[in-house]
Amino acid sequence: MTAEPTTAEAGRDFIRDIVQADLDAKKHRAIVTRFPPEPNGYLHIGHAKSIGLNFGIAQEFGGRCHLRFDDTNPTREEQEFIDSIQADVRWLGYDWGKNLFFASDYFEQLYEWAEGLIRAGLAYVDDQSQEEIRLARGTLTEPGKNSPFRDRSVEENLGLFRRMKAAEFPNGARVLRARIDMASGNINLRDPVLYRILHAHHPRTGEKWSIYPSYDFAHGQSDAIEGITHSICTLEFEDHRPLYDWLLDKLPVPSKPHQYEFARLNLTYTLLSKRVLTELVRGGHVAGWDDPRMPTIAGLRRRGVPPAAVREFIKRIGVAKANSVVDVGMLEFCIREVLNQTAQRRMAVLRPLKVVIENYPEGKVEEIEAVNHPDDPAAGTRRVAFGRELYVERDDFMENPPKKFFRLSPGNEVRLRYAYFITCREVVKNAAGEVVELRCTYDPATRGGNAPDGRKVKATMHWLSASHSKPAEIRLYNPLFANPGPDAVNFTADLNPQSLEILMDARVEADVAASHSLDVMQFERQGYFVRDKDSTADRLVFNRTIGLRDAFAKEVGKG
RNA sequence: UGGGGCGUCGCCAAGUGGUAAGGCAGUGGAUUUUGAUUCCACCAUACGGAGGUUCGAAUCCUCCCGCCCCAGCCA
Repeated sequence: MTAEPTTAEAGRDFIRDIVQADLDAKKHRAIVTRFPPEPNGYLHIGHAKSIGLNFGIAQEFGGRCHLRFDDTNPTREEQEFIDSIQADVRWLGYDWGKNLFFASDYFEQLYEWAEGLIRAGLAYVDDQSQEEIRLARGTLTEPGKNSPFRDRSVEENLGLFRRMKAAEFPNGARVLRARIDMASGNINLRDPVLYRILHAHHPRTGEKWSIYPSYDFAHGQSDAIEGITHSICTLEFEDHRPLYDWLLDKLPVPSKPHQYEFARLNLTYTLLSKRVLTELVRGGHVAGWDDPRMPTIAGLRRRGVPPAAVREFIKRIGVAKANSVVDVGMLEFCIREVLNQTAQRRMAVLRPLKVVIENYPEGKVEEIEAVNHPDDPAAGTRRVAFGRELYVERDDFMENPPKKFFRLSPGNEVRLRYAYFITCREVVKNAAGEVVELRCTYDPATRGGNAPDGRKVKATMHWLSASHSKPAEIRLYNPLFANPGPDAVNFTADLNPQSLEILMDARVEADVAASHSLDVMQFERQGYFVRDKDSTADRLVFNRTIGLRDAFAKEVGKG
C-alpha cells in the first residue's frame, strides 16, 4: 500500500487526477511541470492561474516546477520582462530553485534536430513568400497545396538551411517547414514552419542567430530536454498537440512529455489580453503596468492585494476545460478573507466633517486605548488622541435621516469607537447651506464606549482628533471597466470613468502617518488600505485595496 | 460546410451507471463598541434538447441545438 500524498487533494481537478493516475501507474519517478512565459509583457492574474497550477502540482505531488522563458521571438522580447516575471512569480510565493531555463539555451540542440529532420526527409526549405505560403495552406474547409519546393533533395535542403543559419538571406526569404500533410484537417499539420529568418537582437543570445525556431519547434523539445512530465497549457493549444507529439516522435528526444490543456481565466469587468493591457498603458488610460486598477501582478501588488489572496482565489476557481467567466466578486471575497485575518485596524476619515464637543474641556487631550485586531489579542493595542475638536465621516451624518439610518443626526446619540457617546445638538452651515460643522455634547460617564446605566446606541463610528490626525491623499479604485463583459476590440468605450476617485483631504491616525510599513491596514468601517509608493515626506498617499462589505449601502441601494 | 474542444444553480465547480458535493453571490435570523467579522438556516425533483439502452442514466448510445479555438515566417 502506498500512502496517499497528504498534501495532494486528489480529485480536485482533471489534471491532478491525471497526475495522480500516472503516479499510481508508476509512470514517472517524479512529477516535473513548468511555467513557460514569453518575456514580452507583464504577468497578470490569468498567468497566476497557470503558475498556481504548475507550481501547485509540483508542490503537492513532491515534484518540481521549472520557470522557463519561451524566448524564441527576439522581436518581441525584452530583459525588463524577464526580470519582472521572475519578481512576480516570487511575489506570488513560488520558488523554482535552480530550475530557471530559457528556450534559447536549447537553440544549438534544436538546430541539430532540425538538420536531423531534413536528413530524414521530414523537413524542407521553402522559398515561397509568406503570402504564397498562406495562399497554399488552403482554408478551414479546403485542403492546402504542396509547395513546389517540397521535394527538394536532402543535400539541397541542408545546404539552404545552413545558409539560412549563416545569415545569407534576408528576413522572410525562406523558412524551414515540416513535411507532414498539406491536406490535414488540422491546419497545424499542413507543413508548419519550424524556423524563420529573423535578423534581430536577442536579449540572451545577442546577434548569434539569424534563424529562430517557432513555438511549435521549441516547446515540446524544451519540455523533453528538461524532463517535463506534464506540460500544461491553455485550450487554444489543443490543436497543436498532434504536432507536439509528431515532433517528439520523430526526434531523438531524451523523454516523452505529454501536453494537457485547461481553460484560461476570464474575469467579469476585466480584460486580460496582452494587447489590451499594453494599449491601456500606452494610451495613458492607466498610470502604468502597476496601476492598481490593472489586473497585472504588479498592479495587484501595488493595490495591496496579498499574494495569499491570489493563491486562495486560484484554488477556489478550480481548473477545467469549459470556457468560463469568473465573477470578480470571487477575487474580492478572497482578498477580504485574507486581509480580515491579517490586517491591523486603524482609523481614518476619508471625507472629514468637523465635530466640536461643546462640553469637553478646551485644550484637554486624552489617550484612548484601541485594539489592533478584534480577533487577535496578540496584535496588541495602541493609543489614539481624543480632544474637543474631532473629525467624523461626512457619510455618517444626515440632517434628515431616513428611518433605518442609525448614525449621527440631530438629537441622536451614537458611540465614538473606544471613546464616548456623543449627541448631535446643532448643525452649522455655510452661506451655501452646506453642513460644515456639528456641535455635539458627550457623556463623560461613557468613557471607553459603554454607558453605566446600560443604555444602548445603534451606531458606533470612527473618528479622529482634528489636531492630532494627519492629512493624507486616499485613492479609491473601482472596476476599470463599467461593463461586466467589456468589448476587447473597442475597449475604450467600456472604460469606467469612475475607476479612480482621489480624496485629497482625508485624515489618518498619527500612528499611521508615522509608520512606513507596507502592510495593508483596515481603516475601520471603510476597507483595506496600503501606503502607495507615491508617498513622500510631506504627502501621504494610500490606496484602497478593497472596501468592506456594506450591508447598509446595499439596503439603501434597494431604494 | 474541415479539424479540435466545451455545455451541471445567477457565477465558478464536483460528479466517471445507483438515485445532484462545495464555494461565491443572494435571502432570512443570531451575536457584535467596525451596518465588518463570526454563527445558523434557506437557496438545482434537476444536469443544452429529443429519443434509446438499463431494474436504475448528469454519467452509456443516437440524433439535434448552442458556444469556444484553428487558415502568424506570434506564443
